Amino acid sequence: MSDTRTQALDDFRRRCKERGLAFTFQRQVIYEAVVDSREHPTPELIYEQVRQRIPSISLGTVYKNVKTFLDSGVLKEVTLHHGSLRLEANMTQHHHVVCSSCRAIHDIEESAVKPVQYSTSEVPAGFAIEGCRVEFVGLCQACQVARGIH
Amino acid sequence: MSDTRTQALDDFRRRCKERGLAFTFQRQVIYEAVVDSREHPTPELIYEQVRQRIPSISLGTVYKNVKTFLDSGVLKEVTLHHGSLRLEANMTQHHHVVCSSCRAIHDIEESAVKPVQYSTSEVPAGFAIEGCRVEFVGLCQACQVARGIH
DNA sequence: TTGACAGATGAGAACTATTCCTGTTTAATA
DNA sequence: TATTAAACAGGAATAGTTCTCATCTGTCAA
Repeated sequence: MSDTRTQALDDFRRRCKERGLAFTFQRQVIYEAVVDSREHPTPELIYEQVRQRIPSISLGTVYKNVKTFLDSGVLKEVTLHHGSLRLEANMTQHHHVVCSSCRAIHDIEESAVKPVQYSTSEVPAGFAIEGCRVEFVGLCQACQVARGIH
Repeated sequence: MSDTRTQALDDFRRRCKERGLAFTFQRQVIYEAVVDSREHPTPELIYEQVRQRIPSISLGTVYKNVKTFLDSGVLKEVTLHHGSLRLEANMTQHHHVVCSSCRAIHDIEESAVKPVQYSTSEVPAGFAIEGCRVEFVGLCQACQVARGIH
């Protein structure tokens, strides 16, 4: 086992402790499955991976621990929009403001955002970029009020 | 009925014709429900709206037409990531490259993207922006090959 | 106009992703 | 090592979405 892997694991163990989560073998293996995958896996994919090491694991356990990890900030969702399909009729290029609490989405005209500048050094070889979407994430006023921020 | 509404409808009728889609009352009402909503509605929400005008409509018809509209470019999805939960263990701030065909996701380090500059004029009043995610959308090499582009 | 037919609709079954429930097992801690 | 709260496996339940099929309707050529 590499040093970085050992370190990542210690890190994980420590973080479990910090957040009052029991450190179980299942959790360790689930966490490693996500870290080791470069593919931003789905729970189903994690389940497939983890089953190779723990054949008796249940899909429910994977879901439950993924949720626990998300709640406690050990893992992150790639997007706030997973779940149900959301549509728009505005076919012109534009951007979005998204409330991380209620998931409300508001349009921002393209002209309000300066063209994004980036270096292509990290873009995978051969990838043809066609566009760029900017998403501003935060809390809408109603959700701030609901949380007693204002 | 306002001029802009009449115009939007004509526009929609014309677009149906262009794409070889039959112009039905159900389609018109579904389309209007999306245009009229400022909320990037889900199919379920559209269904609720449409039922007020066409009580006999079925949810399946809403889903089918939404799909038809997406396929023919009359409507758009807010995100490429709806469907299944996707996870990441990289908790540092970073951005993503997404293939619009196979939905593969690749990380881009934050340092590779210059801070996004924007005017706050279109941000809803009271919205507290906490962060900004940039998503580069395009076709990965494999999907280009599969489509005979290279 | 009208008639033929491809395509659209409604109803409900089927499927996929996710959550919930229950009895059993295990990790934490004293 | 005994206690106990939390985690686990299995399976039932729910939500979101797609599929199937019988019926109906818009389109287009005559």
